[in-house]
Amino acid sequence: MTYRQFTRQAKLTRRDFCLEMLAAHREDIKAKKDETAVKNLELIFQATLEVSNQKGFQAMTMRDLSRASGISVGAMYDYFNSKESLLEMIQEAGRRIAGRVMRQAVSGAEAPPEKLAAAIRAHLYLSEAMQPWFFFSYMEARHLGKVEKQRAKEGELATERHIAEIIRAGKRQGVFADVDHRLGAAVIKAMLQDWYLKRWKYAKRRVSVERYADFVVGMAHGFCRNGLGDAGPREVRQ
Amino acid sequence: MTYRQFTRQAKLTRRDFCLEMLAAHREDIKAKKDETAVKNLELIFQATLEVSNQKGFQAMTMRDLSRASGISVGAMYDYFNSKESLLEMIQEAGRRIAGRVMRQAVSGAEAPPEKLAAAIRAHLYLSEAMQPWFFFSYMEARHLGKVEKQRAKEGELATERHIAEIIRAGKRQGVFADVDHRLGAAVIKAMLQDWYLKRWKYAKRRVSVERYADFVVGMAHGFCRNGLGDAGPREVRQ
DNA sequence: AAGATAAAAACGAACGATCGCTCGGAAAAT
DNA sequence: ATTTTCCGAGCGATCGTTCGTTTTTATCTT
Repeated sequence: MTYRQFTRQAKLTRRDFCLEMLAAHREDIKAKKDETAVKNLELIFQATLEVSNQKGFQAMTMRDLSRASGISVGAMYDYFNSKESLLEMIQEAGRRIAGRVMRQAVSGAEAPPEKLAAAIRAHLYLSEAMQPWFFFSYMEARHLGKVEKQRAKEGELATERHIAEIIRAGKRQGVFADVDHRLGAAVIKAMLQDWYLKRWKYAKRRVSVERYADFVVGMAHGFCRNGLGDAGPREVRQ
Repeated sequence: MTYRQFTRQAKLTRRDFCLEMLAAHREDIKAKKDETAVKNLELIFQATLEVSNQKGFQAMTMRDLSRASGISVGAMYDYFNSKESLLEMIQEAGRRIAGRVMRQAVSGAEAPPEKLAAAIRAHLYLSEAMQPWFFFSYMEARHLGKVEKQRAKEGELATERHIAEIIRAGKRQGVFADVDHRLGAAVIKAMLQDWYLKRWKYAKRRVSVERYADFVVGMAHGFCRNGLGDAGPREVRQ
C-alpha cells in the first residue's frame, strides 16, 4: 500500500481530529453550535501543536496561544477548562484515533513476513499523516498526570509487543530465524519513532515515507531471516 | 571492549563532569576555593538532572532545585548567572566530554567492519555512563538559545556522518554491499538513541549494555554485508 | 424588509499565585 | 578579625484563569 492510498482510506485531517475532541467533551465545551466549536477547536489545536512543538508545552503561555490561534484568551477557555486539560484532550483524541487506525490497518495480512511489513508500514504512514501530534505526544508525555502518562506508556508498549508477537509467530512457523524477538521489536520501534522525531532531517534529504518504509521493512526482514540478532561468533569486537 | 574496561579508562564520574564545568566558568563562579565549588556544583548538577529528567527543565523551579540540592536559592546563584545559563553550562560541558571520549575511542580500529563496531560500542558505552545527561541533552535541546541549539544539532549530525563515512569506506573497499550508507547510518543512530531514551525499559528487561551493543553491531554488520537497505524486489508489500 | 429582542460568542483588563532573581546580613571558615 | 560561604524574605514580572462587558448572530414582530 502506498502512502497516498493510506491517507485516502483513513480519515486523519485536522477536522477529523477536532471532531473527535468535540465528541469526547461535548458538554464541557461552552460553544453551542457544532459548526463554531469545530472551527475554533481547529484553530486552537493547530496553534497548540505549532507553538508547543517549537518551544515546548510548558513554555507556551496562554497569551502565546491566543496570538497564534487568533482567539482571545477568554474565548479559548470556552473550549477547555485549563491548560493541563487541553494537553490531555489532545493526547487522548490522538491516542484514540491512532489506535483505531492501527487496529484496522493490520487486519488484512496473514503470513508473518507480510504481517510484519504491514505493521511497519501502517505505523510509518500513520505517524507521517499525524506527525505533529506524534512529536507532541512523545515530547510532552512527561507533563501528563499519572493516569494519562500510564496510558501513553501502555500504548507504546502495546505497539512493541505487537511487533514482537509477529516475529515470534514467524519463528514458530519456521519462516524466521531464531532471533531475539523482543530486542528485534525494540529496535524496529526505535526506527519507527525516528521517522516522526527527526522528520525535518529526512525531509531535507528528500527521503519519502515510502522509501523509509521500504528500508525499515527490508532491515526487519533481513534481521528475521538471517538471525543477526543472536550476537554469535561472527561478531567483531574492538 | 567490555563496558567495565571502558569506564575504567574514561573519566566520566559526576566529579569529572563538574570539574569540566568549573574549568570553563572559573571566573563567573563566585566560590573561591575549588574544593567547595566542585562540591556544590555536584549537588546542583545532580539535582538538576534528577528533577529536570522527571518533570522537564522548564517546569523545574529554582525552589524545586534548592530543595533537591540542599542549597539555598541565593547560594545557587553563586554558581550560575541564570536558569538559562545553568542549562547551557550543563549542555556545553557534556558535549565537550562526549566529543573528547568519542574521538579517542574510535582511534584504534582500522578495517571498516571493526571501525563500525567500535563506533557503535563507544557511543553506547558512553551514553550508558552518562545516561542522565544524554537524556537531558536530548529532551531539553529545544530550550537552548539559537547558537547552542545549532551546536547540539551539529554534534548529532557529526555522529551520523561519521557512521555513514565508515559504511561508505567499506563499500569502496568491497567489504560491504552496495547499501544506502546515509539511511543506514540514520537507523543505526536511532538504535543508539533508543538506549538512553528508553533505558528504564531495557533495565526492566535485564538487557545489559553489552548485549544491546552486540545486537546493534550484529544488525549493522548484517545490513552492510547483505545490503538489505536497497529496497529491491525482495520486498514484501501489503 | 426592517427594527426589536434575545441568545451566543468573543473579548481583554484585572486578580492572586508563582516565577526567576537580588541583596543585605547571618553563619562558618580561616 | 577578616574573608568566604550561605541564607531566605522580598522585588518586579509574568503566569493561568476569571468575569463583567461588548460584539456578533439568530429569532421574532411588525
